[in-house]
Amino acid sequence: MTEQAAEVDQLRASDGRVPGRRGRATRQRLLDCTAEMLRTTSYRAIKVIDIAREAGTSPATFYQYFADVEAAILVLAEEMAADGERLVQLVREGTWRGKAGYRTALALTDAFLEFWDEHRPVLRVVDLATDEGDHRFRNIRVKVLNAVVRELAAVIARFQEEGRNTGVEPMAQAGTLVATLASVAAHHAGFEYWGFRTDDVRVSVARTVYWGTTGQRPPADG
Amino acid sequence: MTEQAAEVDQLRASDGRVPGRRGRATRQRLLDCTAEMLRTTSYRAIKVIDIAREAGTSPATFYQYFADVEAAILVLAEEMAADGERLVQLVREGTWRGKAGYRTALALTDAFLEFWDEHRPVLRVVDLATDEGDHRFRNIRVKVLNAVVRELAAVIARFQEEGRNTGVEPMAQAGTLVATLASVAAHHAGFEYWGFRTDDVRVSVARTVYWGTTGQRPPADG
DNA sequence: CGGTTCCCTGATGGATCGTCAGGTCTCGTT
DNA sequence: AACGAGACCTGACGATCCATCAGGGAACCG
Repeated sequence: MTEQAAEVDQLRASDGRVPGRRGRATRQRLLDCTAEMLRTTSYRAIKVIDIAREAGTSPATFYQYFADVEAAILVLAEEMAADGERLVQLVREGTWRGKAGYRTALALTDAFLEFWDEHRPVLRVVDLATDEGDHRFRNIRVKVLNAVVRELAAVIARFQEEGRNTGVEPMAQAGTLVATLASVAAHHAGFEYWGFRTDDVRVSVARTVYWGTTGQRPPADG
Repeated sequence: MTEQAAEVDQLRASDGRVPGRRGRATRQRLLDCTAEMLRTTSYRAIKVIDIAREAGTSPATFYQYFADVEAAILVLAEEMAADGERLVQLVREGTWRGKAGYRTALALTDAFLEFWDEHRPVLRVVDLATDEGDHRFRNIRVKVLNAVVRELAAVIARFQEEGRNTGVEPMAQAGTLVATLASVAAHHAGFEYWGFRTDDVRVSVARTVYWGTTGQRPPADG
């Protein structure tokens, strides 16, 4: 199956037809309202009837485009995954040596914080569903994070060739660092609630990423 | 209000009375079944009627002891929080210098992995609810993790008095490390799915914790 | 303007929710 | 052992949501 055919299949309505202009607009409206509901109410409390009402349509229409609420969220999650490409690029295109390397680590930390702030409502559902063993959502999570992990592992492997940062398996090390980035990004609001300053946390994370990637002590002046 | 009075209040049924022997047994049965449902079905799909059926009683009985499903899970979460004390003890009672220090880091990593494996179904709901801004659940999460963070921050501060591991704010640094521990513990199953060996991840985490706490390079031979 | 395809909805049977009033069980008292 | 008095549980109910039809409008084309 071509990629394009797969894309069409995703749009396909429940009765098998491929929606036209009006249909796609309705579908998008439903997606927007789903995102809105996700932002304003708890995941558990979201009802398709609420989404439909918000979109000015009936529940039956919702079911024409999505099998259930999770299917709609899955689409939102895929849009998010596409946006995640920018995280990968930061790792790939940044330099990792010296002070510039530390700046790359800082930039990556900021990018994670920003990414999570932007996609938090979707990400928390992705996390939950992944943890509950839902394959479709796990694949999304992998698509975003695994790409970053691979790229970072490549950087680590290069340092290891030079005899630095030895004693760790590059993928495992990269996975650990990405876990740190993701977890802090997910919970930094909670950190602030405890009285942490986000900037202090940001520095700690960036230093950890720099050290964990290069095996070298971060620049003293931050 | 005394602590005991607060405990009694938690048990109090919806009509204000304090349950006796039979009532407490029923309540416990409902809690057990809630935990079981949490293990076997998705959070979103849990219905009070299912819990009641599983417990061999009627929905009305459930509502006599809990306002809703979340209230029951909250009780499970509090039991979990009590168990979290063992993580704090590991940090407090372990030594953090030299190879023994690295062994403490490894032990802490293992303890987190074990803790998450044991309490995963509850923890994922705590995480979600916390992220959604539910204060009651956030307090639980704080109770478990903040205690570990404080203890670890105290260790970091001691190293800083000796001129080591400078340039970071102890609480922020400890928070970052605990985020790493928690995140890896939460997702190590996913790591394995990608083909990582848990043992490699374990080493990476322990080394990161050791470095982040002491400011020193971990022992070469692991 | 008529026909065809696309899109939407009212209606519906089934399930769950949350809450009573009232029945059943337990246990201490006599 | 019989008897209350609470303690405990449940049947029943109106409200809501689910998920799915068949059929009524809307848009587009010739």
